[in-house]
Amino acid sequence: MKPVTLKDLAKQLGLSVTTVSKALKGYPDVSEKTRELVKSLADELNYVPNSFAVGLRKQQSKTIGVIIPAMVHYFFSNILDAILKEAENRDYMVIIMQSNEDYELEKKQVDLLLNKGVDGMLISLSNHTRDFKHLQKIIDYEIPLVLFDKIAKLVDCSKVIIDDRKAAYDAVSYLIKKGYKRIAHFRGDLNPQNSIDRFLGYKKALLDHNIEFDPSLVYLCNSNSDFSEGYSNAEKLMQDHGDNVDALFTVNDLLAIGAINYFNKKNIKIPEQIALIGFSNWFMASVVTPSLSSIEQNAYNMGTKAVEILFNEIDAKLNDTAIEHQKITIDTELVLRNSC
Amino acid sequence: MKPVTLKDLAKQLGLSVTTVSKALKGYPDVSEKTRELVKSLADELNYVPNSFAVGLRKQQSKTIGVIIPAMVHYFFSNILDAILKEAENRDYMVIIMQSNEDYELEKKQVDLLLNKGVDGMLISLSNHTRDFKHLQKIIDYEIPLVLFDKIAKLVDCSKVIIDDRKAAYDAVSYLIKKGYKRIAHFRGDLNPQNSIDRFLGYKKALLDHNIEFDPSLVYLCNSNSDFSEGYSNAEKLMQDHGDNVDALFTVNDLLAIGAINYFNKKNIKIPEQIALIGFSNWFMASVVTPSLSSIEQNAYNMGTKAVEILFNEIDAKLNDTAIEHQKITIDTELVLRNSC
DNA sequence: TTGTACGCGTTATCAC
DNA sequence: GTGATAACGCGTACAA
Repeated sequence: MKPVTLKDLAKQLGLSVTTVSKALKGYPDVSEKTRELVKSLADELNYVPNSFAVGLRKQQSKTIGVIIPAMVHYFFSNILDAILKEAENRDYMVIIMQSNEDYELEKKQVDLLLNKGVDGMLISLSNHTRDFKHLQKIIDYEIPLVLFDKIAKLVDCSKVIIDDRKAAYDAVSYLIKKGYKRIAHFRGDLNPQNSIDRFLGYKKALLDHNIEFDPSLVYLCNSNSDFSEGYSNAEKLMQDHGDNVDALFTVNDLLAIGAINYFNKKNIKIPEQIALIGFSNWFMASVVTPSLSSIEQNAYNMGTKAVEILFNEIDAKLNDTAIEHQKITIDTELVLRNSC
Repeated sequence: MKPVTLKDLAKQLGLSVTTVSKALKGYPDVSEKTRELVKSLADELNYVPNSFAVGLRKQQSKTIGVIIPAMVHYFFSNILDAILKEAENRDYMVIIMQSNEDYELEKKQVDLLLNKGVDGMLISLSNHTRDFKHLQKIIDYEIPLVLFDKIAKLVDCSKVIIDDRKAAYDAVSYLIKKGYKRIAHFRGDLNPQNSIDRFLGYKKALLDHNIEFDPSLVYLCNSNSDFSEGYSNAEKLMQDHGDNVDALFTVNDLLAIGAINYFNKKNIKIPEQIALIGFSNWFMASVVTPSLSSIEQNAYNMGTKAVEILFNEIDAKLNDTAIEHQKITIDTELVLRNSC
């Protein structure tokens, strides 16, 4: 079965393609009667405009592209959820690609999306992206672009982020105020700005409260399996510092949960012997025992905001109106549970 | 900046559009020299064929559509992961939509994808889908379709599923062999086939092992927050049966984890006083305390298989070769941990 | 009020 | 070996 075209309708009604087209679009210069006739037949035959033809003609696709580092990830799937829902509301379709933290792949995907004629792009950069020519290309083609979470400061486009440094600062300050003094940190990979900022927030909180920063309390975590790295680093932490550590702030929840598992196994009491705060507030944090305090990143809000800005820029481009790029910071909050 | 077209290249080289097109496609009937010339300029100017035009011409989009009930879901995000990776390998793009368990939305999304000219579709039906005209429409349009996980038996297309009944049967049989006799079940919504089959597997395992089926041990769970429903039903279960229940099989992991939280709180020992087995083997199951035994659904395999079949059917259609629809059952396995 | 003609960018066919 | 022409389906300026 082939889709019905304007030509089919025209032939059946003994009209020209033009008239049929105009009738369907509600142009004023076509008689009431003809319009009704055309519309009812189109309805009956289930006519829908061919999107290739429309795209070719109008140079727009009613489609946006999204690139994220990984799909199986509570944070990103929540962001996608928001993006899909908002796009749905606007009758837009969404092409999703995962870069897999691979810069070359990310670059290729940008080209594919560009070529596909998407009306806009939402990108969260891979941890290994250090060159931004591919993003510049998007901008050169005048395709609206919004970066979120993992952004590039130097690229001239709208951005939606959280204040990682402040969030970490708040978490660690909270621990300090509760009386903890020897606070360890499981930090993330050295490259991405997020983990740098969270580390800096940790450090600054210590200094601001007159607690000496002890580098030996900081453990670098850059494997791909956070959970087991959390577990093993907790073990190391105990070997290295034993009783001389009373709290732990981790760059993400999985590391904390790995650590919790180790502490539970060794009967190290949480939070009496060691308190924990994670980062991201994955659903999991609320169901482990003891439940894990963490920083809520409001992924859904971030997704909503990012796609909202994108659509604004797409609309602006259609109307040929100028628009300022925005840089939005989504609020985070420290969610307290039983681990501290 | 506008994308470079064949016409641009032709003009710059003083050739016809036709020749340029042929040169780029490596047709034999164009001189070596011309070919090189064209290719190098195309390279230099970053020419890429306009996908609308190609789509219009060839009636194919190098794009597939996927509809799932929900994005924020360990099972589905793993399936998507597999689909995206396989599509990537084949240079296909993926449009993802979530039906949100809403039949009307699902129907609309099918139309959108059809209209978009996707080359194939992968769909996991919403729990409320009972009418399959929208799927028939896909088939009438001769667009390859593969249903996965939540399928419709009567629709004539390829399908990829697990054997829910057998998986549940195995889990409950295992409990019985370990000596448990009073086994409760938190069952899922009444409509979707999956939860029906899991319930039937549970029931059959009991009967086959000469254990009387006690309906009062079955609790219906159909709210949207499995975790808290697991918690509250565990409470009810204890009130109703107290010591006269020794195991619990749940239709999904979150219900079990909710129950675990209740049992932990009340100091009810797992598995001494009550053993548990969940379903789906979400990552979470491995990190809760005690860790939860569960049934691994091999979502990634399911996604890979589904997309593989889809591409086979797409290829077959392109080559105009006939193809048999397949019905594949993905193996499940009982993953044992500390909860039983 | 209706229809003709052209162009969007590509590709297949056929003529030179 | 090269190029003119038509066609994919739609939308619009213009003519009738």
